[in-house]
Order: sequence, then C-alpha cells, then structure tokens
Amino acid sequence: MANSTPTAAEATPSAPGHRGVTMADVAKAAGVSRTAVSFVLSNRENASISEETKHRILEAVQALGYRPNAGARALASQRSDWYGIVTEIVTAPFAVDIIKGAQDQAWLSRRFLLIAPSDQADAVGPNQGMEDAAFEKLLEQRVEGLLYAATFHRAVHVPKSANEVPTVLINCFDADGKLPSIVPDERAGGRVAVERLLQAGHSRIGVINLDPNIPAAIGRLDGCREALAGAGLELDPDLVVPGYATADGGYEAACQILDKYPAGAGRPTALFCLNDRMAMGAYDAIKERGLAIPQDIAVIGFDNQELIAAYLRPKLTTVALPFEEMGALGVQTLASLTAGQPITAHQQMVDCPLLERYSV
Amino acid sequence: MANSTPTAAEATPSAPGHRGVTMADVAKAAGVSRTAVSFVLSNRENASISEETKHRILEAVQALGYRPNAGARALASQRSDWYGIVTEIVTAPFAVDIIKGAQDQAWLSRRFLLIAPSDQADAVGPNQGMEDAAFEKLLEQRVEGLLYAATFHRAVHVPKSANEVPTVLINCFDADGKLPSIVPDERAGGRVAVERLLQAGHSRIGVINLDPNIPAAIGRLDGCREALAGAGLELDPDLVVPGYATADGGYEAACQILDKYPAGAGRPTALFCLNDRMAMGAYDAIKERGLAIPQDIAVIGFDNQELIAAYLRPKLTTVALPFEEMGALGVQTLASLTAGQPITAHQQMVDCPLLERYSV
DNA sequence: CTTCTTTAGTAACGCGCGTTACTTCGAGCG
DNA sequence: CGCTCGAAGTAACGCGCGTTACTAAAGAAG
Repeated sequence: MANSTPTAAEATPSAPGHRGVTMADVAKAAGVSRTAVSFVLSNRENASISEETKHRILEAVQALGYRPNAGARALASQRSDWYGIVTEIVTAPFAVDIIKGAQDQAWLSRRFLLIAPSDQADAVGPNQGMEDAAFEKLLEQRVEGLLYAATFHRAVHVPKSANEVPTVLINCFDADGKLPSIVPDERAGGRVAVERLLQAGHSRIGVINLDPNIPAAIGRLDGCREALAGAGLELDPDLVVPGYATADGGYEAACQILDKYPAGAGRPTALFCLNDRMAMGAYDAIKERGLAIPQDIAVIGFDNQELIAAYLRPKLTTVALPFEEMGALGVQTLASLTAGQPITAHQQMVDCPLLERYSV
Repeated sequence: MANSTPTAAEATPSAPGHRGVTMADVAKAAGVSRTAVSFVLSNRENASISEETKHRILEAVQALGYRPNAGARALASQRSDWYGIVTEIVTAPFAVDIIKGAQDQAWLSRRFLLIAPSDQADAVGPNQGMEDAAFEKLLEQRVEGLLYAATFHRAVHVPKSANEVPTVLINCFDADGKLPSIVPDERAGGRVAVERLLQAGHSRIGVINLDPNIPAAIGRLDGCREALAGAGLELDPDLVVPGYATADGGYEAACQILDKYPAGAGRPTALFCLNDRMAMGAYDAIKERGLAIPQDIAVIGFDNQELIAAYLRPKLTTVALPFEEMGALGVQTLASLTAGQPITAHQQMVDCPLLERYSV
C-alpha cells in the first residue's frame, strides 16, 4: 500500500511531451539509488561512493544526456544561484556594459543573472509601476540578491521590496542612504582629464559643462579645479560654458568660447568637454573655424562612448566611465553580502581611466 | 504519527534566513486549506470557492506579503514561462535593442527572458565553449524556448542542444537551414534608401560598399540596383567603392570618389553609405572639401546607429535596422512554436524603415 | 566468537506548488 | 423521509532534487 509509487514511477519517464531525463533515470541506468547519483553529481566530500560506482554513474549521465533541473535544485537546496538586475535597457547605450560586467562576473562564480527591464528614466516619479513589477518578478524567481543600475549617475529611490534581499546600486546611490552603492569617481576622472591637458602644455582651458546640478558635473568640475590648483592655476569662470548634453549643445558652447576670444587673445588652447557627445559638436565648431585638432585646439571628452570617441576624426581622447568594472564590482559586493557579510552603506568609487587617443 | 509534520511546519516559518511566506502560511492565516489558496490564486474556472472565502484568502495574501515561488510553480506545473536568449552582449551596441524588443514582448505575455552571454564573434569557430555553455545553462533553467541573436546579419551554426526546445534565430540564419529565423529585409532597405535619393533628384549616386560577401552588402546593393532600375538607370560600377566598415574606411572611400571626379564632371551628387560609421567618415571627407551636406552632396546611411546618426551634423538620414521589431517577432514566433504550431523553416523578413533627417 | 568501526550505499522526508480525486453539507425533489 | 445533486472545500500525490538518518556488509580489535 505504501508502495503504490513504483507503478507511477514506471509510467512517468515515458510521459508524453516531457523529455527531461531525471536523476531517477540515471540511477536506474546505473543500477544505483538516486541518492548515490545526487552524491556523485554534487561532489560530496564525505560521501562514500566507490570509484567504480562513481564512474558508472557518470557514464550513465553522459549516455542519457542528463541535465540537472535548476528549479528543482533551487527548491530543494533553498538557494537559487541567481541574482537579479533591474535596469533601463532601452535608453542606455551603456547599461549594456554594466550588464556585461555583472554577467561575466556572475558567470565566473557560477551564478546566473536575471535581467529585468525598467522602462522609465526616473525612479522617483509617480509611475514606478514597471519598476516595482520588475523587482517583484525577480523576487518571485527567488533571486538571492538584487542589482539596480541607473543610466546616469544620480540619486534614486528604490522600491522597498528591495529590502527583502541584499541589494546593491550601480551608477547611482540611495537617496535614503541605506543601500550600498557603486559609482564612478567623477572627481578623479575630471582631475586626470585636466592633468592630461596641463601636461600637454595647456594652461588656458575651456570647459563645456553639463547641467551643473548633477553629480557628474559637480564631481568632474571639482576634479578639474583640483588639477588646476595642483599646477597653481585657477578655473576661470568665464571659460566654463554650460551646454545641453548633446552634440548640438556642445557645438553652440564651443562656438561661444571660440568666438568670444580671438586667436591668441585669451582663447583657450584646450577644451574639456564633460561628455563625448558635446565633444562631437565641439569638433564641428573647431573645424568650421579652420582650426586643427589637436594642433590648434586640444579636446578631451568624458564617458568614452565608443561609437563616438573611437570614430571621431581625430579619435577623441577621453575619460572612460568604468561601466563594466562597476557591474563586476556590483556582483562581487552582492556575493559578499549574500555570504553574510554586514552591509556597508558606504559608497564604493571606481576609477575612471584616461583613454589616450589623438585629440590632445 | 502521520502528523509529525505540524511541528515541523511551525518551526519552518521562523527558520533563520528563510523569509519566504508560503501558500501554507496564507492558508493557515485564512483558515482554509492550501488547495483553496492555490485555486484562488490561479483563478481556476471551475473551482467552487465562495466569494467570501476568496476574499478572505486574498486579504491574507496581502497581509502576509505572499509572493509565489516561480521555481516551485515551474516544477509542479511542468512549465516555466521562461525563454532564453543567447547573444553577444558585448560587441554589439545594438544587440541590446534586440533584447529590448524581445524583453518587452515577453513581458507582455507574462514571460521572462533569461539572457545568457556568448563572448565570441563567430559561432562557427572552434572554441564554441562559451556559447555551448550558455545554451546548456539556459536549458538547465528549463526554458521553454531559445532565441539566438547575432550581432550582424550572417549564417550561423547553432549548438545541437538547441534542438531540444523550439529555437528561433534573430538577425542571422541557420547554415543548415533547419531553424526558423528572422532577418532584416536588406534588399528592401537598400531600395528605399536609393529611392529616396532618386526622389530628391539625384541620378548619379556613389556607393560606399561593405565587404561584398556579407548578406548585408549583397541585399542592400541588390536593392540599390532595383531602385535604379525602377528609374531606368543602372548602377555604375565605377561609383561603387568598397570600404572597411569604419569611419576611416568611409573617409577614404569618399575621398576616392570625390577626388576621382571633379565637380560637375561626373561627380556623384549623392552618396549611399552602406553603414552609418562609414557615413560618419564620408561627412569629414565632404566637409574637408568645402562641400555642404546636403546642398552639394547628399548622404544616406544604413543601420541607424543612434549615437552616430542622430548626432552627426547635419543629422544623418538613414535606414534603420529593425532590431526591436526582430526581437519582438522572435518572441512571438517562439510563442507560437511552443504553443505547438509546426516549425516553419522559412525566414521572416522585417522591414527596414527610412529615417528622414537632414542629410538628403 | 562477539563487538566495534569503517565502507558503501539506501530509504525517506520535505522544499512550494499544481492537480486530481475525494468528502461533506445543505437544498431540492418525489 | 430518503435520495440525488451541486456547491464548497479538502486530502494526498508527485514534480526533481538535497539531505539526513539509517542499514548491510566487511574487516579489525579484543
């Protein structure tokens, strides 16, 4: 009576449509118990299975093409080996780099990254619907940790469901200061950019700024000031022109600077553009005036948007945002959190390396 | 004796680290059986649960913050609601658009997209390790269908494990002709591009070609010829210059064309660049010669790489590759396959829309 | 020979849930 | 009053696997 199961067990393997080979099948083929198979496949230390049996089991695994069922494993072992990442995959040409970094790092530690889309630019807005749903869906998959990646460096509010598992923010930080975050070191980036210009002999440097209130602008400009101070110089406020963060914006800002100062008479010999798109526009303004890059005017950008920086003529020297590194570090941080280490609310900053090309 | 479980059940909810609220918890809170909860949550048609009880259960769900366990559900129901997509997320600035399209479409049908990276450019090579592993991992998650997306339109060999579940190729096609695939209609794209130029009054059109052997070049050039033929013209082979698929390549090719023919004396009045990067280089060549776009020379591109096309000055008129649409169509196709419809080996072509900007 | 230890393995439970078969109860009907 | 039948709900099995507790056999020690 207790063994009404055997008959059922015999029926199951050939169930229509269900092609999965299970451990039980392997066990039967190898003439052992399912437990033995499980022991062998999970490389249990103190399992006493003879070499011979082990071999037999592994052969059966091969022969049958057994593939473990990740879901069942997760259910039984109470751990999923999955992390989730929420990001706006659309609007962010580089969100993909964060994903790439995270994905690779996850892959290294045999973990899987579930990617959920979040279709809106700002998480602070009222219609967090999509984003909440994304978190919700990921939690339903029982991810062990969450990553939230923003498209540009900023403060965000994270849905409270994020508190149920360890969560790490990438390229943004928690407005409430609770969650650990990973951001680019904008200030250091701004510093190396301007130091590079100084080193090339430029002392009068024009700056095409972004919206001065965003973290990127604040940090990069600070770094710029630091670099100048290091050389005993000061930032001339007249040389800092705000621009829309587009090629057109950069073009106009560059025109302003170039036309304000005649050649020689105080015209800057170098332009620090706070992003590459604006640098792209600046190129046009410079070329239009018959000036050569970098001979007459050096240009340095920020962001390293490959599609722009590597294809401008001359190729643009710029400071790279370390998206891949941030993604990887995010996963690492998550791993240590899920391993039980305490949450450090502190922000981790990642270096922005200078990419030398030909515009300086 | 049979009920040694209750004690265990009481211990479990407060088990350390395990925060999951289960159906059993909800059932207990609502004073019903777990089955009733299941019935209500899955909206069973012919379940006889009174409105009142249903209400009570839903309230308990809310109160406890119950969240279904997707893994367990998949295990029990033998269906996962997951699709997998394998793609090189790295080298492809637009693979992300395919993912986006697929992701959104999947989301619509309440499905989840598992993304696995494949770190190599060519699937035909010897070291398919990564790619095979990606497929393998996805199958371990018991995905119900697979998508494989290539970074550029080409023939691929797909690991045979892909045969275990329905598989659809995106932006590529099966070298063995077995799997259904979704590709851009390069020919129609080439046609509309050139038709646009013809319509603008150009009859002498230079073409900056890609590697003439890839499907993109073949199709686009064919389309070009069709358009010309439609206007009673023929493609002048002297005006077709191959270029490396980069800005530099486009620059050199454009120089060749422009310098070969003096103004007026047979110089083409329009350039059809088979990709946007080359168009970017062509812009430089044209501007260098003091010519204006589009007044002196019109330029039309292909690919619609936003970062380039939308930021060039003037903004580039180009033909878009329908990545998002292909991704979405991929998921739709997969859905019909998993729903049991027969595999149509035929290729589905997606239109490449013309994007009017200011370079024509 | 008995007892203890080690080796080699196995039976059985439970993870959270979908699902089928069954029970219970009250209303309606003859 | 006995019977049927639908409404409302429940017990119990199994999905594939990790894991714990147990057993059976083969030496080793006394």
